[in-house]
Amino acid sequence: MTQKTAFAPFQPESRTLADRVCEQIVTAIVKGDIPPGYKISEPELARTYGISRGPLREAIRRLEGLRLVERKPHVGARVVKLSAVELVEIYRVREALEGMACRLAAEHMPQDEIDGLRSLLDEHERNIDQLDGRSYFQKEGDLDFHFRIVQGSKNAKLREVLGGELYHLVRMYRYQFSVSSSRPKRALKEHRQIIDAIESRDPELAEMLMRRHISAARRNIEEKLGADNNAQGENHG
Amino acid sequence: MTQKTAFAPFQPESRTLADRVCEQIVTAIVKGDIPPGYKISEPELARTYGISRGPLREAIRRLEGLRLVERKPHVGARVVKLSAVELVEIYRVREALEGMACRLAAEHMPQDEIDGLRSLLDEHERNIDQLDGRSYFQKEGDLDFHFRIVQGSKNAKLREVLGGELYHLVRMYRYQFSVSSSRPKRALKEHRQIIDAIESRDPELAEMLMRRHISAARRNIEEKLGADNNAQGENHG
DNA sequence: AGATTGGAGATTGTCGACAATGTTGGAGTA
DNA sequence: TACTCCAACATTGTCGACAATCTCCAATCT
Repeated sequence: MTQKTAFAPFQPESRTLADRVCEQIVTAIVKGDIPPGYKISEPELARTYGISRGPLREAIRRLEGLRLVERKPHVGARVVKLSAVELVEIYRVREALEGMACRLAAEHMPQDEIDGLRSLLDEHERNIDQLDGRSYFQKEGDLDFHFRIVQGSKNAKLREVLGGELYHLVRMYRYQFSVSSSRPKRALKEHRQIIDAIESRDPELAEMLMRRHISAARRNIEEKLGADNNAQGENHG
Repeated sequence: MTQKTAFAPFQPESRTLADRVCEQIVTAIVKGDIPPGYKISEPELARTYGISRGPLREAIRRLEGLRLVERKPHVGARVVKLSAVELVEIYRVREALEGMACRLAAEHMPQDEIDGLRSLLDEHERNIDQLDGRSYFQKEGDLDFHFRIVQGSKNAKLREVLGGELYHLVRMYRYQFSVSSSRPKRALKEHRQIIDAIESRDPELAEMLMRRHISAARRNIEEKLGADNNAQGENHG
């Protein structure tokens, strides 16, 4: 049994109300229970979760930091609206960051973590064969692989930045746009190449392969959603 | 007259108390008025800034998102303690992110912004010649250059991540460790090479030069502070 | 009829007080 | 003397109420 997700942004037992409710709201937003663009009413949410407005406001402040809501003074907070260009932007950031993570993982990742990653890929392969793929990759499986490499880089800042704000957004897009790797077998093959490069302790190659992998996913999305690069100056309002 | 800093994480007129105080505290922490490791007492800070604990707590929540304080439930928040390994980690993240930013800037940066950047560099050169350099670079000048390139990338996510949490920490380190580029003339030359590559619309070269530039700065820091890569598992407690 | 301005309602921002948890110091015992 | 336990204190977490601001609708004027 693998842990539910390799990256746990919150402590197992969130002691304070604000933290616990924040986690609940994050899940609600990511899964779409609170739809994008939704105007967050503090009294309403407070009633929903059975807490006062004080902790709720702190939770909202944290959501703002996670880039899941946008807040305007004296007006209120809205759930971020997903846009194709923003998704593409995120993939560019991931390409840079995870490329570096992969390079560092090739230098620092312990052998036992590499072994664990290999067995994770075996499990992925079984899932693909069994239930026609897709489902596992579409949800948390793929991100699990990526985040384990980030952990293998042994760079806390990388882990913070990627786990802190980017991955929640990526998960949100996956749930709601149903953007999948579209060819799980191909993705799995690339994953194996990447872990090979890491095990060979070849930082250059590892970084290049990861960047290609993410770049391919980005182009796939651009193609599907038609997010041209010239559609830059969009603002969600 | 150039604007004080090219990157303005806060609105010119922060409407709400929590935002305004947050900005003040950020400055205080960055400049060292509130020292690293300092235990933040909510009543004390509330009295200092003349506000209630409610908005102050929200400000602290935001500081937590900016990675300037670390919070433990039912214990309190402490200002982050600076460590050499963390600084090196940040430079690795910058290398990845700003390398990508530079690549994208070579594709998207408008000519007028390039011109503005050139005149900024001219101004830097004058400052170096006049007052023996250092001072301007040590403070905001260098970051100004870097952040303008990030803006030139026309990628909002890059701007968010770099401006949101990394640059505050970089500024903090500069103020308190007095880590400067140590050779302003050399740095200026590299800056000119970078802007040349951008104007030539050569993404590959632009990214490579920026990565080298930041990587050199990182090695310079490693050398100075003796932060070996083997000192990985440090925790600030 | 359309635009503008004023006010009523609702929402967000702020405050002070109470409850729950952590910490610290001292007294007592092995 | 050193360790343990307990109690008082201080700090953080939570709540409800009040004030400031924005939004929306309607009445009025052009």
